[in-house]
Amino acid sequence: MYNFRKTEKKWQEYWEKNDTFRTDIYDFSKPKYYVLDMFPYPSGVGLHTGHAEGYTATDIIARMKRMQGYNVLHPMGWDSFGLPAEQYAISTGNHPNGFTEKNIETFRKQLKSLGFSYDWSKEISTSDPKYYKWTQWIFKRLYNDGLAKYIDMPVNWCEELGCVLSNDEVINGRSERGGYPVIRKNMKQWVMDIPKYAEVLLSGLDKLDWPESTKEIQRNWIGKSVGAEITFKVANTNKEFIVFTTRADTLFGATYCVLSPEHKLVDEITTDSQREAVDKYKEIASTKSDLERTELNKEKTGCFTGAYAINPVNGRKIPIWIADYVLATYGTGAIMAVPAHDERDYEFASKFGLDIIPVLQQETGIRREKESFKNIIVAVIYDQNSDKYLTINWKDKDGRLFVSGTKKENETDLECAIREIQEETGYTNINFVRNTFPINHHYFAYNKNKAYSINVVGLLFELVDDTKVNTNLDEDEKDNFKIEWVCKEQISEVIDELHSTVFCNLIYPKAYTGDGAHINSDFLNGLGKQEAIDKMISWLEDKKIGSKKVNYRLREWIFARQRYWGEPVPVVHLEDGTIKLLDDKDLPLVLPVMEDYKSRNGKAPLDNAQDWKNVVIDGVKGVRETSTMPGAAGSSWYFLRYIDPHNENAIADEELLKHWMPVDLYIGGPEHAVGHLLYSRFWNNYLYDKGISPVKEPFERLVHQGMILGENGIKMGKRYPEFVINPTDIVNSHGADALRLYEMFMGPLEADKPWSSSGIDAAKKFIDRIYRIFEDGKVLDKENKKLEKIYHQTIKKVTSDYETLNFNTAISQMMIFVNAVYKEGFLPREYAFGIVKVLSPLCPHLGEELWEMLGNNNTIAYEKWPTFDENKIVEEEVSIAVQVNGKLRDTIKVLQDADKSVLENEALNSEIVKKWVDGKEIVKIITVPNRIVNIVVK
RNA sequence: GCGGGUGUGGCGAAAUUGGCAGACGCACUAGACUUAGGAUCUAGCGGUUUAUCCAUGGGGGUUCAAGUCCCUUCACCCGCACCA
Repeated sequence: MYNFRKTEKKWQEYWEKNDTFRTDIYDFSKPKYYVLDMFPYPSGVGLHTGHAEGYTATDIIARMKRMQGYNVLHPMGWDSFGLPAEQYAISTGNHPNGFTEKNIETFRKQLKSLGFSYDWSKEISTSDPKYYKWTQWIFKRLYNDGLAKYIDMPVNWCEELGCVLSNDEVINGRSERGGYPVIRKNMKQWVMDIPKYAEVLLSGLDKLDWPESTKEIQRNWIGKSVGAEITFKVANTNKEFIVFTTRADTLFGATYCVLSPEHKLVDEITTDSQREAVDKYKEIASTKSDLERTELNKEKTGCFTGAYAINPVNGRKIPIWIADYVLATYGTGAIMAVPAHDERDYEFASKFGLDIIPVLQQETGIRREKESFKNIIVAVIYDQNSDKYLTINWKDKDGRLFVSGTKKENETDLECAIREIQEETGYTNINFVRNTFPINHHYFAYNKNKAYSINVVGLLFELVDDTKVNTNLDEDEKDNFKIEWVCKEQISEVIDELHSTVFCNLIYPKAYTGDGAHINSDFLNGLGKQEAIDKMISWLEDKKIGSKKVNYRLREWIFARQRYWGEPVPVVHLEDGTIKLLDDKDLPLVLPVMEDYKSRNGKAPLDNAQDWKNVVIDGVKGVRETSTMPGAAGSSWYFLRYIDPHNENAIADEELLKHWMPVDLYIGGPEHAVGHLLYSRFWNNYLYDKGISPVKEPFERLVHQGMILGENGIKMGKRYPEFVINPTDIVNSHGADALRLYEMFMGPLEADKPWSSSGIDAAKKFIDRIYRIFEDGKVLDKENKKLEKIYHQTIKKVTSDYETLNFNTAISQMMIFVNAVYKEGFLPREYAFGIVKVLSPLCPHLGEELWEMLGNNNTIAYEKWPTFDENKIVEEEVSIAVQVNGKLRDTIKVLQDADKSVLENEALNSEIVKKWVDGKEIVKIITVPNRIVNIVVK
């Protein structure tokens, strides 16, 4: 009987005593492999099942790579600074100092109990002064290079946390941690100018072996958009402002401009008569929290400034409004509004009665050569009483159309529509409601054998009453022609693409954002969207009133928290208003120990550390920066420090960095897609530019482990505490190897999977089942040809499945092998060696134990990975599926690589197949060697 | 609304990339060994009217052949969300 408690303890002690997993980082003789976990923040609740999953995956790879002859770096450490650690300390009434140390001990113990092969001599902790000395050191470089800046800016302020948050820490207007409301507030802040690296961070993604979804999230977060900046003059003044637009081609359709309420120009241009209204609007906008802004974004609001701008392309005077749908923080904080072709502008213009001028025509139908031109109207009449629309049912066309007709010379759309309605239906008492933008429709009239390009406007009328005059139809037309009022659902019977498009545009009026040919646009008329954009931008550049411009959604990274538990910023604000960086020799600037470390009224706790914060430098009085760095600071470069964690003269030795970077495999949760993973790329790219990091991208291959859900299929957590699984409990009840095995067997690593208590039982049983083979003396010095093929298959599949992280299928292959051993009754010693080796990364304690039982007295950790013989895998005889008309009817056994003709003969000789083919004509036979024969009969 | 993903037995899942759907495991059923079985071993196990036919969320298509490719539709999950 396998005693997992005794065995696991025995080998953990052995590894510890023998320093089995210490990596000699200076040994360059072997190829390197750097496999990294996202380090945990030591929260106090201890390790959870999700940690165990990701850490097991990397551990398997680390152990396999060692056996394959790599020099493996597999370190672990602690993300011990930051909000989560501090919040947890506060909520449990502990001081982060000491408390953190205690939690780390718990984590370390737990990780060791799972048998992970970390090199603990490389352990680091972001809250250790010896570590954050270098975080501060990097900060100084960033400051000197203008990337760390101290500026006045609107920030995400969370009253409850008493703290500024970065954009990725705010979810739907609430704090990521705790879910407290977040408002906008202007504050002097430390920020990182990450937008300077936007392009590098964007283009760097392409080459990475990362999940496509994560790359896409980063691309969206960076949010590159290519457009133009255009200068608008304010009428009757010498003032001007710049707008950003991606649709420079629609400039002729710009009928008003909008400034964000916070725009500098607002106060200067507002007229006296509008002053009061504008001030009031600004007031309301500024007190709105982000939450209110997003929750109340249903209806657009705004206010006219009284001032006008000049549209530079046509000199038209257009009103300037302010509205909070224009964000101060994106682009230039000002837009030109083109309501005809932008949905937001359309909504705004409709609400406030502003002009809407179409400058781009929707096209329907297929363009042909030699088209004739016509102007057409399509008129839809709505009867409110019956809630129905007027259609004409054409017998010869077999379907419904609306009233339509060709415009006469000098006739307006409206006149034409009224005339046509009267002529075709007789109705006279109708009210005009609205019309569509013009549509360009192409069609071919088969009766006339002629192609048309028609300019169509749709008009909607409401029926007042059914007063009628005589229609003006020919006799034969009358027979063919039936007026029918139909409800909305029946409109689908309208047969013509054009008529249904017109109807849709009339009933659901909205901006047209698609492509088409420009109209009302002077030198752009006739051009498509992209051509027109290019032409307009060069026109603007010629006239020096605009230029091509790329904008990014990525904002500055707010790099300060009004909290205690973080890296102090190595900066002194001198009395004379200047900022002084500490000397390198004065680093680390150590966080003072404070009894009362809680923040109050938005004041940083360090504000109260009088002795610490007040300093005199070269005779000038000064105050230290009292906000601390955000949690993501220390984690943005830790992967570099692991390589040389005790170096006191540098982040890490240059040669070592060159040898060990980049990280070959990085595993962690998908929740860090835009936070940690983007900031790390930013800092590492920066350090690359400084010649410190040898590579631009720190993480070559990234994989996210999925979430382990409760047995109820719901995320483990406070809501259902009865479904929370604690890995330590499982280690005690089933053993670390069983936990590792089960978590890897549950399903694909990246998928979310529910826990199953019978599943973990099964994992333990499988371990016992393997052990029994060895315990019962079933390992014999004897050949067994029947196991040969399956053995080699197993080595091959497990090796490649480990490599691709498909642990679940690797395990099922090992189960198949074990089942075969039971069937055979014994296991040849030669195969036992191999199978124990491939098992050992997954279940390392069992692996060591069995290795010892096989008569070895050294660790299995560095034994040579077993090889397989491809020749022994190929089957001599393969079973081939025989299908008749694509349906499986029989399988036949033939020699591997048998000829097509052999296959076909065998297939046709099958009694079962004969029955299906009998009496029918064989049309053809498709044969794929080693796979399938398909007989097609008629 | 936009972007990404998922959907296969009672359950967790496989499927060499277009070639025998359901490997492996759980649960379940039967048998063996047992004083006993929540241990172990052996066998069975998608449904069905069982020499048949139906089955990979639904509908349609391409193909000799579709879980896999194309079109369409539904459901759930995860991002982003007035980004001009």
